[in-house]
Amino acid sequence: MAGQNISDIIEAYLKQILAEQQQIEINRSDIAAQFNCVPSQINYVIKTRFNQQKGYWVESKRGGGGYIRIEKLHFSDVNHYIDRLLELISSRVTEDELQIFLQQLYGNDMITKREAQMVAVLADHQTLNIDSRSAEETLRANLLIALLNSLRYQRM
Amino acid sequence: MAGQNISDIIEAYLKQILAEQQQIEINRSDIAAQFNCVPSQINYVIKTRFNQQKGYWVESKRGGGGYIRIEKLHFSDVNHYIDRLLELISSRVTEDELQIFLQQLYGNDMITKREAQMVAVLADHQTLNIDSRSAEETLRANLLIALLNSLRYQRM
DNA sequence: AACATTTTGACCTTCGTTGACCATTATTAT
DNA sequence: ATAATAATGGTCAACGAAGGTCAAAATGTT
Repeated sequence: MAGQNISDIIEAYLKQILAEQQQIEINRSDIAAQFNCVPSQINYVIKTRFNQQKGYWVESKRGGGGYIRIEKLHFSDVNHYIDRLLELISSRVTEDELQIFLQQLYGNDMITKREAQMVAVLADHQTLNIDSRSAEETLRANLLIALLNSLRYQRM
Repeated sequence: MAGQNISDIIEAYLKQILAEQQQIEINRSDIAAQFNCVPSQINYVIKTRFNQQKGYWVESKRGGGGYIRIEKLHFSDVNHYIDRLLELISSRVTEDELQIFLQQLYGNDMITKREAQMVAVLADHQTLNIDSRSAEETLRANLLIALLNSLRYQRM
């Protein structure tokens, strides 16, 4: 967090507010003007410092009265567990394998039974409807990985 | 719900009334005057915020004593509601369209916010990771349809 | 020098606002 | 009755106001 370049300064500024506020709504051009940079720099800062992987959720709206809203997500305490599960996922996942993972997650209170059934339906053979078995299983793996990563963070 | 622009304010005003009344009949020019905007802006608000996809039914009459009536649809029968949503799904669904459906489902207590976010992640561009845009949107439509059908047998 | 990060700006997409013009219904005058 | 007129709401296209994208240029790091 070396406050040398503008991006770092803007990042620090936003994080300072988020330390107290937990959600912030900004006007892109205003911030850009305030820090004497072009508007698209704000997008750069958000993309590199406030992405989902870093624990932030960003929404925006264009047009008159537009805004960019940054929300701080809270790191869930089950990340080690998620990491371990991710290591177990191969590049292809069958329906049976998915079932086992989902039961695992449900058994450990990481998802509800309803959520487990929901994902099972979304990722089943009929729903995906892909001719190539290999492609289907690869996609199912993607879905499972996405699910696990989404569980890393939770809104408060 | 950032109440910056007039459209948002008018939307909030109408929804506040609809929260208690379930049906509201307005005079276009009166509302326009009340919020200091041109009459056609009311049409814009209705078209973008009170359309059928968002669960509203709108009727109007021109001429002397004309009106615009906005009715909030309530769904006593879940299956009927799901059928109606299914009819609105085209064979291809974009991320934005999915977002609208999920908000709709969440707004009507059909799914939790967490489930909505979960599905959004599972069905996003990056997760599906399909080269053909058309195939991606078709698959997203399948996922949405599967979700809706799964809700038939799963109540919160 | 080679590579990575940051900064800029041209161009794009989406959303909101406005006003001119159109369509329908009710009321009034003939 | 019929025709004119007033009173509504509807449509649409243009414009302005945001934010988004992307690649080139500049700067920093190793």
